[in-house]
Amino acid sequence: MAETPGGESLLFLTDEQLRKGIEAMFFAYRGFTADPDRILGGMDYGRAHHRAIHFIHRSPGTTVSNLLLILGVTKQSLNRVLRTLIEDGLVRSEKGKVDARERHLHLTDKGQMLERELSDAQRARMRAAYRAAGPQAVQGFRQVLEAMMDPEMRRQYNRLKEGG
Amino acid sequence: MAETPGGESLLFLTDEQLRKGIEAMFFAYRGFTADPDRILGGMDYGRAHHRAIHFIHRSPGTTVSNLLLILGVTKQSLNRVLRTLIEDGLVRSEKGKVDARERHLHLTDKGQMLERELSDAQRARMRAAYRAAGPQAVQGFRQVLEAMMDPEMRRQYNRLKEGG
DNA sequence: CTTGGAAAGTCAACAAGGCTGACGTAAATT
DNA sequence: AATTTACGTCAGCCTTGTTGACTTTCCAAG
Repeated sequence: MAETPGGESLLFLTDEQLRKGIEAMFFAYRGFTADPDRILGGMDYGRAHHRAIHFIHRSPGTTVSNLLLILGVTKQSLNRVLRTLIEDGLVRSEKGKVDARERHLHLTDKGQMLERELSDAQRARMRAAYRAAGPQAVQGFRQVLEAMMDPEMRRQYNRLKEGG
Repeated sequence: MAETPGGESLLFLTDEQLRKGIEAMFFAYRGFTADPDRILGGMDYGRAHHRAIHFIHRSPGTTVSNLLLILGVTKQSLNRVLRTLIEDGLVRSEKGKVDARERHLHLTDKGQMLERELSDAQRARMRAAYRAAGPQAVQGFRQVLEAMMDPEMRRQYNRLKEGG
């Protein structure tokens, strides 16, 4: 077993270990999105709507530009999703009072209900995984994921974290 | 800090902690796919081609049905991807000798080269994340991801693992 | 040997959700 | 007054997923 001068194992850096990590990400992400996808399948919405709803819930009053930064899509793509959510009365968009060019986004009661349904399902799976793996594993899980992000995304992630 | 009778922390099971895990998955997956996406952007290929190439590399001689199980898409969807890869000489498809209905898939030399390029990039990121987080964290990372998979996907994942 | 069903492939049509490019409007900034 | 910013929108394209219908090939059981 390979050892560093400091004595830690380096076995975890073999190509084979890295490939397993890659495959674990692939299969786990499928599970991660499976429940919301199933719920949204019945309605006219998809994963893109879920993401918008999630981050509007997370940062009520956020602007369109901010959402664009977080989601990393074009405004045309986001707009298509946002328009249907507003039309269907799940999201409310208000002109900014200090800067009237900005639109501040909030979930309506109806939007809150759907958010709840989606996040209940997703959190149930996450909770089961956390419980099965234990607190120590959860810490490692978050550390590796954070290290895997692009720096700009890590900034966004940490900005969101501050609230919690 | 909430404690169980056994004494372990339960803080990691709060809704807020679960939400952070969800967001970590979202942002990390973006990083995870960013490098291959960038490489494939130049060519006529996309993420679907990458997945096919990855699993054919991983299980040379695998059949179309097996690939369908692993990828979880329809045969029509996979076939479109596979056809272009075969036409372009990245993948070789051979009739089975024991069961001639089956097609056994292999990467050609050209296919190996692209696989190498893609996985080098993806492994480099994974390696950096692993190194930054350390072996203990990596173990936890894999435990949580594995617990997050659907049982059927976990079976597929573990079947792949055996080889390594 | 025949037939039923599995494995693979194909065609057509469609939808979600990305993208680019161009354009318009209102509001803020310089 | 001119420029920039934030947002919305139209049009068109691509990838990648879907369903449904159909064919060919082939194994295996009756």
